[in-house]
Amino acid sequence: MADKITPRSEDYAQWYVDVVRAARLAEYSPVRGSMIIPPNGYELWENMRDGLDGMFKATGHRNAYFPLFIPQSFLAREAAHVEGFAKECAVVTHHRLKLDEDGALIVDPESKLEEPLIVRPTSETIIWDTYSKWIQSWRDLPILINQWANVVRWEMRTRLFLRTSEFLWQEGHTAHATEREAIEETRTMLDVYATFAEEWMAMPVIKGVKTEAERFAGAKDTYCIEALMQDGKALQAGTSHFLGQNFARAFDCTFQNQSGELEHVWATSWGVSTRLIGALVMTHGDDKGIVLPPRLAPVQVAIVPILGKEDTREAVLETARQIARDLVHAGIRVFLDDSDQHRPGWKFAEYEVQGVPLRLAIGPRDIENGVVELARRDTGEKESVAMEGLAQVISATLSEIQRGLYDRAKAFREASTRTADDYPAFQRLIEEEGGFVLMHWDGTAETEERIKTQTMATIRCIPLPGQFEGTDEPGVDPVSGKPSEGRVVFAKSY
RNA sequence: CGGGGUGUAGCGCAGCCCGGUAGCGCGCGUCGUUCGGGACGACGAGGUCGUGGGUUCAAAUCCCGCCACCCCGACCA
Repeated sequence: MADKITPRSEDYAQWYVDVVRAARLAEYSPVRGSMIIPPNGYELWENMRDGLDGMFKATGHRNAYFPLFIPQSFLAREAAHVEGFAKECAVVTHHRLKLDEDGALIVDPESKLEEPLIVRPTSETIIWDTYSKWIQSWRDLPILINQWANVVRWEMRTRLFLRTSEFLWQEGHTAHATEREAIEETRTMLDVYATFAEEWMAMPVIKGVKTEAERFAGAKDTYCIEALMQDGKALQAGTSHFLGQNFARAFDCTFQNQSGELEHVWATSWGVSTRLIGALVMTHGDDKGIVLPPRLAPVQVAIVPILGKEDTREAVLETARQIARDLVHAGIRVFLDDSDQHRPGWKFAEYEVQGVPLRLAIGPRDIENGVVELARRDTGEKESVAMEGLAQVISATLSEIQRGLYDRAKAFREASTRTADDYPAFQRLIEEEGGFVLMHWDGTAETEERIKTQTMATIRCIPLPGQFEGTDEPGVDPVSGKPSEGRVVFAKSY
């Protein structure tokens, strides 16, 4: 564990890893590219999960579970899907080990599976195989199912939370009778993600559509939310796919409509993952550690009693316990650190690294004055607050921090979003400033590819109307000189 | 898969060029003093130096092979 955090200015990538590990959100596992998520990280994920799950249920979805193993042949059914995922699959080929003559443990060649099994990289195939059995009539539709699961994608390069070979996520898979209803579902879930990102994570996002090159393998349209990290690189925070009838065709999933005709089912899928934890860290973190938005923080207030001399200890502890009880009654997530292991200064630093929104210190001096010291993680401000009515002050401050973090991140994003009218200016902005760059694009994959090769920047999304002032007005693509329907969002990305 | 780097105590590292009893910081254990911004003292535990071979009286150190991991690209939630 790092005891000091590398300043972000020196090397953001290193800062990120240091801060994730120092806050004990994750550590490296013995297996390449996968991570162990200790309680600090997992409790954060649980809070995210609860928030999202509530929103899924509120939009009519139910949870279910499908198998980890997918027969290889399933993956092959949808052409684009295979192409997208074939290169990054963990494959199970045997079901038994044995000891060889030298006593070494080896894979038993006798136990070879007839058909290899893929560890799911995503579950469209197994789910659509199932749906084809569940659906006969229009009366069976829609099916609105979500699953919380782990998936494996054997990425070439990995990074804690942002791209691990195994990750936790939710994947929604819905089946609809009409194209229109499926598209509506796709958009609804995109809105759910955007709302979650902004209202829970305090992370502003751009809603948009992916270009063909960036589209999900097997999708007709991929909608996404894109966030901007503090080093000026973009991060895809969530996606919602309109799958058309692609998977229904591949898995022969039809229903009889009200006129008695057979039709293929319309599909969507959507997901967010533990990547959101990485997004949270990179959006709000500073040189002291991570900064958690109160709405998601597993601990919202850390109470540090300052025990002082022998004769004051009991009084301080008793007061601290009483405050903790009051705050819990007020619905605030509190941790009273009454451990003898460390001195107050150590605890202060520790809760700052961990991003706890508020720290409450109470010592003999405070008790005499009927106050406590309240310190904000986001601004670093400290103030004395009367014990009388403390819970209300804390609740209000937590809300203020939640809002403040969002405003700060939004201001950063706005300051980092620039417009380019010609290609040299675009190149300079991408190279020197980073951030989002809005520029006209002719809509062709050739131009997109050319820009990517020359600048490393990709089209993060074609923003939905209303995301930016004037981006949907037509113009000219400065790279190709061809007409453009509107500006799109370019950035270097994770 | 290309380019770079690193493997030495739980973690972070020095030692390697120039071979000769394996070290530092943090952490850990015991005791004491401490406790309002990462405490201090004393004593202590902990290492087949990634791995296989070679050179040598002698290898963490020199030579060859292998493996693993990290970073920068291509691929991606």
